[in-house]
Amino acid sequence: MAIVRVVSAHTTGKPHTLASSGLSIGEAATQSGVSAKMIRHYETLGLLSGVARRNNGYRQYGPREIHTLQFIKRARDLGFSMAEIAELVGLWQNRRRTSASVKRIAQAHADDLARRIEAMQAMQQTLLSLIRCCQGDHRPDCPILDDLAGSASPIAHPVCSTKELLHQPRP
Amino acid sequence: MAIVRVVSAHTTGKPHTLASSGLSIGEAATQSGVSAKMIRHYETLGLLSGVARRNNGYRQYGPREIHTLQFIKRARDLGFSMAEIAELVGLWQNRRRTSASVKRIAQAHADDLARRIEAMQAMQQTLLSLIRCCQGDHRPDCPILDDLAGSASPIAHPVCSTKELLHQPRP
DNA sequence: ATGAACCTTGCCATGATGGGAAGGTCAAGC
DNA sequence: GCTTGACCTTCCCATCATGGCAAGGTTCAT
Repeated sequence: MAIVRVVSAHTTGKPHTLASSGLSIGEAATQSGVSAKMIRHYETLGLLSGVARRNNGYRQYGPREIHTLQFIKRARDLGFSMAEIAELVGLWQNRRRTSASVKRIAQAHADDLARRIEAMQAMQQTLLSLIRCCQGDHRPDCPILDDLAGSASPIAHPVCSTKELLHQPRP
Repeated sequence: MAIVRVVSAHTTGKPHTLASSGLSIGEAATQSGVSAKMIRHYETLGLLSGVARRNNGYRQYGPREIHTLQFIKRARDLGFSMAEIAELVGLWQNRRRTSASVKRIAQAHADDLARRIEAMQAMQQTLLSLIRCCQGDHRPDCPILDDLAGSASPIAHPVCSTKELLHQPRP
């Protein structure tokens, strides 16, 4: 229940300037699990509105930003695209949202996952069949190559393009 | 058994120049299922050695190249990376290969698929649990957002980075 | 002669992420 | 005071397989 909020400053215990004036990007990174690189990137995507700066130009994060970063992290871990996460963050911060709109996004993503899992399982089945048939010895004869070369009765039918399902993680 | 080899020239039945002097890239594309763009790309990757040209500079493909393209297509459909496919093509054309080396590549890819499928299934399970809990109505209260915000007992533990398993399809 | 349907090369975009360069800032230790 | 090291800043480039588009050449049919 209690959010784990280690107050020690970053890796070392050295607060850079004024003690509790907000977290630096490195500290925000350790506390959110999002890399500094990505925190800056998310800012350009508009996911963190109006990040404060210190006099020296360093970014400065408060509890609110940290929480948003943790939200993004969790959503990424569930495989949502940044576009979807942008929507989700918007809904999260909108008191007049409907749970239906959130559910719709989640369901679409779940459907997408299901489709990709299915496609990958089909590949896997074919592969495992071929691997099972292959002696794996010093001789050149290989049913795997035979299948790829089309010189064997194909074990499975290539249905869907790899690009769609493996390489284009989200539409 | 018989390889489907439609001999009609490309979409229309119009052989461009000399009747049977080899296929143009567009014809090679239709017969292999690989786009012309990708055929050129594979050539730069060194997968098609020494493609002949006509007097006008057009590429010209014989049965050998078409077969290689079909091989590549099939391997892509099984989810192999281009690096793996380069290896496989090399082995295919090497009479002194061992089936063990082919099997090793296939097994590594199968293992990779298994890892990714597992990770995606974990995401899917978490998502489906959350979706099940969400009313999906006009009210703002939403267990999905609660979970993402960390303000609920998390349903699953985010173990592996999305990047590794969803966005970086192959190593 | 014009247009259609091909072909050529070359550049740019995708999506999420990392790597690295070149340079600014700040505190601690000599 | 000066150096060192650990931060921070911005900007550019790379990944991977693929598509899109542009500018221009070729060939053939109307």
